[in-house]
This record gives sequence, C-alpha cells and structure tokens, in this order.
Amino acid sequence: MSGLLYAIGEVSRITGLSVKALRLYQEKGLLEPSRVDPSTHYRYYTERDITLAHTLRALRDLGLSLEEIRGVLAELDQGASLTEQLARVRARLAEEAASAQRSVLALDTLLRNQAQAEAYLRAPPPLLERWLPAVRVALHRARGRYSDASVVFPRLLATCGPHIAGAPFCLLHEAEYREDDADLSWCVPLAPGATPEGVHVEELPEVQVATLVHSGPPDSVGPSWARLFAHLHAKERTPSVPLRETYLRVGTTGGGSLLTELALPWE
Amino acid sequence: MSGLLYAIGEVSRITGLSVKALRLYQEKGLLEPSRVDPSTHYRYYTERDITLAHTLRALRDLGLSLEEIRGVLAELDQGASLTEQLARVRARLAEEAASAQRSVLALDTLLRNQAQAEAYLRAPPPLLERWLPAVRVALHRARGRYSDASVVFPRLLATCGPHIAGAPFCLLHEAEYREDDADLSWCVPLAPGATPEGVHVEELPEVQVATLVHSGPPDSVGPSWARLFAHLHAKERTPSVPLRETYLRVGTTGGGSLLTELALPWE
DNA sequence: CTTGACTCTCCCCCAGGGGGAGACCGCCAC
DNA sequence: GTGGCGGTCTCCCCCTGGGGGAGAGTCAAG
Repeated sequence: MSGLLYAIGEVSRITGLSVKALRLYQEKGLLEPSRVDPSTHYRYYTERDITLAHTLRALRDLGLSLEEIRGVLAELDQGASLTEQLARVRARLAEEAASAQRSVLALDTLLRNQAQAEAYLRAPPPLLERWLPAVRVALHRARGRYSDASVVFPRLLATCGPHIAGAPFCLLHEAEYREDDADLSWCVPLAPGATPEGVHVEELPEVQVATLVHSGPPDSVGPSWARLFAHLHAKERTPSVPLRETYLRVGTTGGGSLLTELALPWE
Repeated sequence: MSGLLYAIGEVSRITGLSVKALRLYQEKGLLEPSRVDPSTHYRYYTERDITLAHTLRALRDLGLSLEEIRGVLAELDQGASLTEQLARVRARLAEEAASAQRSVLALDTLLRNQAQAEAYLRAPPPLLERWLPAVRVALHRARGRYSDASVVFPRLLATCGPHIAGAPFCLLHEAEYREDDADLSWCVPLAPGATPEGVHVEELPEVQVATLVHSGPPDSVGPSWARLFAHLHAKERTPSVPLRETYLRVGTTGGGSLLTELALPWE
C-alpha cells in the first residue's frame, strides 16, 4: 500500500540524507513530504517521496547544486529532454575536474622544485658545467644595487601576474662587482603563450655556463662567484657576461636559508 | 625605496585580489598591512606586503583554503620543509579531481542512456532478437500485481541505495497474464562489488530473447507482448519464461511518456 | 501515566567572500 | 578656503549546504 507513511528519521535512515537536509529540501521546494500534520507539524513521507529522495541524493552525490537538481527534477517532471540541464552540469564538473587536475600538476612541479632546493641545501651540488636553456622573460634593466630587488621584483610580479613560469633571476651585465651602480636586468620567466602588458619581453638565448648553488644570505655570494671564476681560469676559459643569479627558494620574505644559483657563462 | 606605501585599492588592482578579500585576509591574520593609520584606519601596504599578497593569490588560485594557506605561510616563515602541508593539499586536490572525474563519467553514462531512450521514443527499434547478458541483481519475488511496483521498487532502492547499476526490471514467471496474483520478481541490477544487506542477491544467467521497446502507459503493454509471441510463433520457436519488463526512463514518477523494454526468451 | 526516543521551530556557526548603506578622507581644481 | 569626486572606513545582511544545540512538544511502549 502506498498509504504507508514514514517519519523523517526513518526516511533519513533509508535514504542516507540527514534530517537537516530533508527539512532544507522541503524549504527549498525540492522534496515536499506528502503529509504534514497541521497541529504537530510532523512530516510524513510516502514511498513515492522516498523514491524522489533517492533520486535527489543520487544527483547530489554526483555533485549537482540544489538549483541544478531543481532544474533536472523540473525537466524530469515534464518528461522533457533532461539532456540540457545535465549537459550543463557535465560541462561544469568537467571544468572543475580539469581545474583541480591542473592544480595538482602545478603543485607537483612546486613540490619537485622544493625537494630539489632542499637537496641542494643538504648537499650543495658541486660546481657544474651545463647549458642554460633559452627562456622568454619579462625584463627590467636598470642601474642600481642588489637591494633594489625588493622593489623591482614586486613590480614585475605585479605586472606579470599569472604569466610567471619559473624562478626569478637577475642578470649582471658587468663582471666587476659594483656596490651601488651595477648594470642589472631583473627577469621573470614567462609562460609560453603569455604576453603581459606594460613590461619589456625578451627571449634570452641558451648559453653555456659554470653553475654553483650558493646557500646563505644573498650578500655573501662573493666567494662563490670567486670559485666560479677560478674554475674557468684553471681550465683556461674566458668568462663572459651576463652573470646570472637565480633565486631558488619561494617565499624568500621570511627566515630560513636562501638558495641562489650562480651561473657564469664563457665564450 | 621600500618606504613607498600603497592604498588598498591599488593593492587590489596590482594583485587581482578584491578589496573585500584583502580586508578579510587581514582579519584572518594572513596579510597584515604594514601601516594602519590610527585615526582614519586606512590600510597602507608596502612592496613586501604586495609580494606576500601575490604568494597568497597564487596559493588561493591553486585551490588552497585560507587555513591551508596559513599553514603553508607559517612553514615558509620558519623556512621549514613546506612539503608536509603541500603534500596534504595535493592529496586533497587529487581526490577532488578524481571525484569530479567520476561524476563526469557517471553523467556521461546517464546521458547516453537518456539519449538512447529518446531515440527509442522517436523511432522505436523494431522487434529484435538478441542476448541479454548475465547480470547480478537484488531480487524480491512475490505474488501480486503490477501496481505493486510503486511499493516494491522504492523499498529495493531504499535497501540497495548506492549499489544500483542499471535500470530496474521485473520478471514474470508465468506466460499467462494474471490481474492480481502474478508470480513476479522485482529486480535491480547491482554494481560489481556491491553486497547490499537485507535483500536477496542473485545472478541471472544470460538468455536469448526477442525484445521490443514499448512506449506509453505501463498498463498498455498487452499488444506488444502479443507481437513478441506472434513473432516467435511465426518462426516456430517455443517461448519460455521468465518474461522481462525493463523500465527504461528514469524518474518515472512524473508525467512524460514511459518506455518499457519487453524481453521474451525462447528455448 | 511515565519514560525515552523523536520531532518541531528557532537561532547561531562555517568558508569566502559580494553588495550596499552611511560616514569619513585625500587630493585636485578653482 | 572650499567644493567635488573618488577612495576608504565600519557595519550589516546575503549566498550555499547544511551542522549543532536549546527549549518545547509528541509518539509509542511498558
């Protein structure tokens, strides 16, 4: 018999929807109990209501919002196509999945970089000769001092926003150390298709370098540079410009050791 | 100079974070403006604050909650490993992505079924001979009448809940039509590993049938069954039992045309 | 009749902000 | 000085999808 009535708690147990949720769905007009006692306001549900509640739960578990569920149920009720609403939902969910997947990939990249940075901290890689690949960067060249980094990089980050695709670095266009009038280029690698506005974009060619990862405060890099120069000298190679300092650790604002990769090109 | 101060609107323009969001992050202790005018309560941010805001935005865009961001920033501030928090976030995001992906797949299945049902509605497939595959079902056998469906199926759906893997159907164990004492088995296909409790589970073997999709109210299937019997008779085959009626359209509660697939086995 | 399990309504809470009201503030032009 | 305009302040309510609990009323079994 369909006259059999279920109280809200039983319906909750049967459908797995919470009592709170059932009351909410009534308030939203999604699932009206077949009978509400006018004096006690107790809700009573029929088998048919329970079937509807099951449908509702299935749709909710699929990730539909209550509004979307309302649309689907309305289409169902008219015996209409259903595909319209569901196709929209599918598109939304697919976008969500893709977005989460992209985030996971980005996090993986971040974690790998981080792991490598930590490895460098524990066991700095020895002086190494390798090729730096070509890279497209947003570049700001100016005369000044190292400490300008705290001014220039925030500005670059501000303009390039979401187009950034790697650790920022600095090019030193003269080999001699200058305290306060160095010829510097502040660079941020860009994502392949990105074209930020209000900033100079340049493609740096690949270059052969001797590299060294320096850990410690950024004003103590002098001896490490000296090691690189000495190395090239010992091999009778001619150092070239620009020198490159790459800032490896993210969030360099706080404490913790900083990591700087020094790269000295030769001809 | 790092003494340069930015008002909240400028910071918003630079970082892409809304003014509301910036105020919220201050309230949550994530991003404190370097100076707050004690008399006007205006917020002023330094370049360093803006860098932090960028980090914050990047993390938010990755899908981290503010609490997770707080954790990451704290680790960053101590120069700690970072990997702990980020690995947790990665796990969460991966789960989200997988879940959304599962939903998309489920929706695709649903949409395919729906599309086929609609195709059947427009152009009912002719009488067809084929094999019904073996299927594991939750089964409730009882004597009664067709209209018991509205009682039995909700109960089955209630007990089997999320284990359901297909359209429900009904087996008629006798070939003759009986109004009120038919020998019926109400069935719901189950997902492969599912073992619902409080219900009889059975594996139906595959069987060769003549099938026909009937569209219209469920009490008008008589002539369609007659067509199937006539077909087998013309081919001099012996009809067998059980007959099977599968209810194709979801949400059969509301209006709209119903679709029932009739399947008549033979020996 | 009592008792324990249910159920009712009503209110506050969460994240992550959006929208807007009403009141100040800063800066530029005149 | 003074007006005007845009920026900023605090404060409050709104959204989704419910959870937690208070205080009061109800149902059914013993």
